[in-house]
Amino acid sequence: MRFTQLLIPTTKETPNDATLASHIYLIRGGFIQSVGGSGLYNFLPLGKKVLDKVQKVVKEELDRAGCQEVSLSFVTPASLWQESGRFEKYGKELLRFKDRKENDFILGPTHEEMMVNLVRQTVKSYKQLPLNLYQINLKFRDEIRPRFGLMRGREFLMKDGYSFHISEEDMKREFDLMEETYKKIFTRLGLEFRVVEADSGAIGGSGSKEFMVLADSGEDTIVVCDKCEYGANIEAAVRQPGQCEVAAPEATFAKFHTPGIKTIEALSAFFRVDPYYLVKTVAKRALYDEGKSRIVLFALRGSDELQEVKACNAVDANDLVDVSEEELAEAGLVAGFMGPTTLPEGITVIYDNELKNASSMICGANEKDYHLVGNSFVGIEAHFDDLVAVQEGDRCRCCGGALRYTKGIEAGHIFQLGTRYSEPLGCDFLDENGKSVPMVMGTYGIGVSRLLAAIIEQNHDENGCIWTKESAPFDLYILVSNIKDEEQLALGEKLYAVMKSRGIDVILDDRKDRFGAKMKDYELLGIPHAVVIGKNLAEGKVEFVTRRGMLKEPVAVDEILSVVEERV
RNA sequence: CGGAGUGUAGCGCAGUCUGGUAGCGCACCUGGUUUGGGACCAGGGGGUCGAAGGUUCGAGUCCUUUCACUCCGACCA
Repeated sequence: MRFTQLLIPTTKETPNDATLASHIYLIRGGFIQSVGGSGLYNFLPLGKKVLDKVQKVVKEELDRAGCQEVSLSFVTPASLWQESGRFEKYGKELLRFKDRKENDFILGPTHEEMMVNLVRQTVKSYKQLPLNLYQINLKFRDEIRPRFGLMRGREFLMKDGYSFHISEEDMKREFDLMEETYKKIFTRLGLEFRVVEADSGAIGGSGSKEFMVLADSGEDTIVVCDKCEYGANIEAAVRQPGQCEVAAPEATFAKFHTPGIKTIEALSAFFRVDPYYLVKTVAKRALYDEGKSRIVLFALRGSDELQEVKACNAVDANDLVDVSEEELAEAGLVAGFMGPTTLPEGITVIYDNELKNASSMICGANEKDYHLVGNSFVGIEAHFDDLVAVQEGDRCRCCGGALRYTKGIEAGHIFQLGTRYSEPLGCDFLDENGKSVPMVMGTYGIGVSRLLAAIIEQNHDENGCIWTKESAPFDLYILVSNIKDEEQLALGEKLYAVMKSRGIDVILDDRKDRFGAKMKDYELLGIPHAVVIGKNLAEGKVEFVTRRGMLKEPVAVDEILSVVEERV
């Protein structure tokens, strides 16, 4: 393609709302165009080309793994979602609307219901299983706060796959196959990533893993081990139980006057006791369907922090919100002096696992200005669950190594769904005995448009994009320094024709602009390699440029073709 | 939804306090010069000043209402 014939509206100026490298360069390079802000983007020719290339890698690897591509309707009748119960449950991110006949519809944010519907209508026998169907299609989620360009748009391109099996074991086999397939995809795209344990979130299901592209600008915090392969999203990370070198305080059970001592720090100082031996009691309002809610207390060691996602899962709530002091008072609780024992009527408490069999603990007395010392939780009957947020420096449960935080961009997520959708939606098959059983499912997603952003986040410098081999919009950029110089132009045209005939996807910068302007655009666009035809043509030489590191090597004209073929 | 802010040419902004001809830079068009790191000269095109209502002889500017977007916090591929 010739630059002069392509729509590549590059700009010098940065849009004022863009802060992330990927956002800035995708806009400045004319890859995408914002549509009135608010997380909607048009893909211009170059952006569309990159999108197609990324999509091609995804498709090739999935097809190789035996998956089949389909395309589901984007506008979805609400009835399916009412059947699964998610029409109400999904919340405001689900865009709902009515057609002219006043029927409810949604724009698909994910397609479990649709795919299950497709399969339940067409698959009846164990002989037709297993099956892995996927699509690469638009999704719409009315995000609370879209931002960072393609990183968190409202409309985005996603690959979503769903597998159907006769048994748990077969689903796990497919889950492992998908993990391997995803690794191949991200590796081919040239990404540095990590597979981590994850929370299953709104999709539901048991085992789930996320594919995190490592980048400081990532929105997710992931916990990784220094020594072993362990990695997990902070929402799901586990550790070896905490320990304390200081001996437990010796005290028999008693009520203690602690005027105005409301925080863990103050309490620790007051009793001269390590926070490890204090009980931190966090109150949250748990929200459920149909506007129901209740106040729940979460008890953990004073040295630990509550992980909200874990807490939310522990009480099976849709969401947790903070509780005001007034609401606490109404429920008979006193902020600053709450404790898991001696509770008023109707308040539930969840204990962190690490409080199991703890003794010599100090907690709030649920009475203003009083704490209880010498509490023992040995052998108590209570709801215990994992509630702690893993901190940097905690010990790895697998190998004892030190855990630390890093940032990642969630580019893929795979779930072991089980029968969470197949059962309510009646997606059954007849087994060998003629018995009707629900299919066991897995689901697998990749944020395809987000990948463009992720690639740039990991591959850029201060002048622009550096596309990886499999994602680049072109393989080679031929830059004619001065098109008025007939010799330069002629060579450019000749190389362009030859490269094209050799199957190299090449763009010829045949614009009238000066060298500097063209070079700046080359760097901004981030094509992996360039051939610069300019001044040193007088000595029979051109330059071979490598975008990463901006390495420039003089090459004799008659050798350039072989250099390109070898290195591009 | 809570807090902060912005809407003026395709993009980035000034003008609003103190009402009186709609401006600047980039981009774009024409002609000419220039050609190894975002050139220069001359000429030119492009505006419901977010929307509605009001005050006024006169509103981008003052008043009221409203909409949209951006930034900081809870969601997700």
